Amino acid sequence: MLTIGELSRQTGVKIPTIRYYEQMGLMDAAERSEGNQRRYTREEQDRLSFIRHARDLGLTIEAIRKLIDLSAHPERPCADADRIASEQLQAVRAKIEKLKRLESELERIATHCHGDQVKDCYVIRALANHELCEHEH
Amino acid sequence: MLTIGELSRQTGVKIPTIRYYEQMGLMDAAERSEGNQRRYTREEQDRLSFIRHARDLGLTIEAIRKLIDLSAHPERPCADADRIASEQLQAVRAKIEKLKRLESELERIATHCHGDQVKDCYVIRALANHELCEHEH
DNA sequence: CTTGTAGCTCTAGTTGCTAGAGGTGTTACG
DNA sequence: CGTAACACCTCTAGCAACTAGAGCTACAAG
Repeated sequence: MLTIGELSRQTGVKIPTIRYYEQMGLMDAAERSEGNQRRYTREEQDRLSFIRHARDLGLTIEAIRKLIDLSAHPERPCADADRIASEQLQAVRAKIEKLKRLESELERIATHCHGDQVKDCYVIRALANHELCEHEH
Repeated sequence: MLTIGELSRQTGVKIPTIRYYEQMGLMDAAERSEGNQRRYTREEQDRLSFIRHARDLGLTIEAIRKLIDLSAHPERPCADADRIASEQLQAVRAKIEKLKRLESELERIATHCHGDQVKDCYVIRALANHELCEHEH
């Protein structure tokens, strides 16, 4: 059995975050010691690693909850799990696209300032005047 | 003079968000009508467009506040404005890099599921088992 | 003059944590 | 066996950047 601190070190999830996941129902309420401290099993460590990995991939707590429900019913079709992963992939791709557009605009803004006073500053002017932008956002 | 609703339509910033920006000190407290309703000038519309543009680019409220302070002092050197834009550019690039790594992992996860029950599902297994990952995150 | 839309303030909720206060449990050393 | 150091407990509040709702008032058109 692991203490919460050991579990934290094993998984890289901070202690208050573990308690928060318990509160949110992602982790089952842990067994307790005589003195009311949480004690964790290997399975619970695996569950937490799963959660951590999914969070790193940007899945919401809600999505993770669904995946956990799914994995508790191994006989069900896995189309739902597939869908969650695909939706996440779409979301990530959309974010990348959006950020790339921002990148090119910021690049333009940040490298074009040749005045040395704010009144001539391209950064300020570009932010004030949307028309200097090359595309919509 | 514009009402808050007109200002909202002109700039694409929602009404409660405009009031929130006022509260946060990004917008000066607006002039009021007899009946205590906010009335805005052209300059205030420009200011709000500036804020909106900067927010779209991912700048924090804090960063925007600094830029507004800068633009109120046109005689100052614009190195600070440059720095804010460059920092934002760095942050955006870092995010893109991270998201690309996630994209390739999700791609792998979302396209590899050939079982049709959860017990064989690659999505679930990949999330449970970090070793299936190609790189660290 | 009335009706409908738009505005007002204030409070609380969202997501995914993180920090702090104030108290208790556990363990290692002497 | 006592005590010091550290880990753990619960609870509340805070973060960013809004968003939603309640309960009220203002304004413009017909």
